[in-house]
Amino acid sequence: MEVTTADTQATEIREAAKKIITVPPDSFALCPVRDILDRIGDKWSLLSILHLGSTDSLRFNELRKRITGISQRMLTVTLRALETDGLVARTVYAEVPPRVEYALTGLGQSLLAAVIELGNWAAAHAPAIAEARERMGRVAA
Amino acid sequence: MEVTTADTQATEIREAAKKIITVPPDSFALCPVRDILDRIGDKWSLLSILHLGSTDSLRFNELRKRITGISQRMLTVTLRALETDGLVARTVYAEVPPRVEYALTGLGQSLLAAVIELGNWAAAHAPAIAEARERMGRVAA
DNA sequence: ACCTTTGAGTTACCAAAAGTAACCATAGGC
DNA sequence: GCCTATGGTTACTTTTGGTAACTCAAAGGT
Repeated sequence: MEVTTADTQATEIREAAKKIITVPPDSFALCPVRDILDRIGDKWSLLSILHLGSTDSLRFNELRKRITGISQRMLTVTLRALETDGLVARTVYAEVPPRVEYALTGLGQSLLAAVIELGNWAAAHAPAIAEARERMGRVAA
Repeated sequence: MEVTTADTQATEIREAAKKIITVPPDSFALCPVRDILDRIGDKWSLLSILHLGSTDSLRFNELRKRITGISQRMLTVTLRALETDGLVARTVYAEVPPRVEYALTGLGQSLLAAVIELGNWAAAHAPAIAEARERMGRVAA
């Protein structure tokens, strides 16, 4: 990695960050990024998107089993929110017992790519974070 | 865009998602992605990272002004968490009144790129989401 | 001398969100 | 006629987030 390239990249990244957090003053509401992060920026949404992205579609209880630790209520709430935002499609089959399938929409798929980046980062830097936590833990103790 | 390329990409993305959510069974704890998303996957953390990423460093109150709507308490809590995870560096200058500067660490910078992707996605798809919400709003009402 | 201001927090208190657990509808099988 | 399975909902509790008041320590005004 040449230094100049790295520097240029760093500046670009900073500019990108600036652009995102800049509120368009003529916008009727607050900046869309802020609004959207409010909605999808929570662990259950991100995890749901990742799990739905890893297959074609999943039934409610199957998804619940896969997202370890999520409660039934939180799963319904999360899926409903994702549905109203157009990220997840909910298909009900009129059978008994009922069968409901959830899948990412096109919009959801496009988000998936970004979430995967986040996931990859987490996987890659988990050791560094664990180390930082331990360092800090010592200080706090 | 050729169809085959798109298809290949879609498959790759799915595989990537699968990899991320897969818990290494020999891992002592739960999957790192799960754990890390728990921490950084909330709106205040993501917004803090974006704002800190847009400059060299920011003082506490300056950051507070920029992250519209965050409370003093939540900002301290969020920054502390980011600090213990090694994403943010906190520098205290022994002055009166006190001066405290926050900046992304190298680790934080590396996360910034992924968060920006998320932000870009939000900016790009805000209209689509708004439309979806309206469609759903009608149904619910 | 005393009061105010300033920055970066705490602390105490209250509202909102998330977690827990029990309940529901329906049909098929035993 | 009772139990199971599925995909929820409802009532209740606990945890989290938001609001507002207080703190510390020095400088500056009066």
